[in-house]
Amino acid sequence: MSTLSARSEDYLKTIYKLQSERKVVRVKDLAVTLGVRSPTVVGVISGLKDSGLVDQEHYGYISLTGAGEKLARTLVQNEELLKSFFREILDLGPDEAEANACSIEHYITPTCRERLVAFIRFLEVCGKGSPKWLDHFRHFLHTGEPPPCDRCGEMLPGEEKKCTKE
Amino acid sequence: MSTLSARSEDYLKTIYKLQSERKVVRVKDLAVTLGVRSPTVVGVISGLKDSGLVDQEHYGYISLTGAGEKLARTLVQNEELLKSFFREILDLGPDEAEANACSIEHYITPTCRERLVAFIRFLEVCGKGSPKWLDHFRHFLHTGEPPPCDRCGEMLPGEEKKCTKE
DNA sequence: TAACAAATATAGGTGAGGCTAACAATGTCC
DNA sequence: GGACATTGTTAGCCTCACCTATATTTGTTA
Repeated sequence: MSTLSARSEDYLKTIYKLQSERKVVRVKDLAVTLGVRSPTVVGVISGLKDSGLVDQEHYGYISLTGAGEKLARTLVQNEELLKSFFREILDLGPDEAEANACSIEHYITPTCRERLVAFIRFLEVCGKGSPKWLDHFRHFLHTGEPPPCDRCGEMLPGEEKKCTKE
Repeated sequence: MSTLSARSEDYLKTIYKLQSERKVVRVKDLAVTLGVRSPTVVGVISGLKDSGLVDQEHYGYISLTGAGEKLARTLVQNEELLKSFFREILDLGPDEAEANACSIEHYITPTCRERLVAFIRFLEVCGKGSPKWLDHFRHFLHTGEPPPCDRCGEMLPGEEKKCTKE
């Protein structure tokens, strides 16, 4: 399986997403979603058909093959993980988180992705809510004020209660 | 100034970096560094000359114009900031950190970059060394063990001393 | 069912960024 | 200073992902 271009992966992911919304996927849907013209979609889809990732009859609907769906699922999962990072840690809005996730997904190394995923997992194992340090980061992000505690184990006045945990 | 392609930005950054190593920059240097053939470099450089970002005499050395250097400096600074994030927070090796920084630099939104920068700054204002939570993350990253404290304010046995700070 | 609207496909073009092969300029060394 | 290696340029070709204009097919509806 020759390696797919970033753009082809975008097409694949979009088909997957539209399909999982129980919608039938047409050329026009992809064109609208991806912001391109129909002939562009036809061209890219033609390549994906040749790669055995997409099925489409002449003038018919577009669907993923087994292989296509498997690959698309992986891609969408990766994108979701990145999106979580951008939303939950960097506090970006949903749309911006998605946009960033979608575009950088193609360019980061596997290790880098693993690390970002680990970061999100770390958040989860830190407890149900967000850990204190993340609250402090958010506060710093939006106000510019430094976090209430200075160095490990050193509390600022009146922070004994708040600063007991990472 | 029409917006530069990601690839052109790579060329610009590479010229800047080679130039700041006090090296004279030749077509061949760029070709080797960027992993392409000379005619490709000539083609891209030709575009950068048209944009007024690069100077080069026929069969001569390549250098940045004032505008080119200004732009390149910004690009390299952004890349450095991202690299810091990948190295210091995600604990990637220098080369992988650089590779990721270099490629995603073109694709993240300005806000996203600001947030990543803020994250690094947050680390700095947290104190001279790395904050406890980052140590905990690294430990989690490399061992899979959850952090020693569970929820804000709740210590695990024997963790009263270690877990007093984020 | 014929006509028309909407969707898809084809033909052909563009620009970016690659390539090879061939040619031109430069530099080095005897 | 001539020969040869190195480097830069040109010419010409490729692929990808876009475009417009036009043709074809399908769906709807009078």
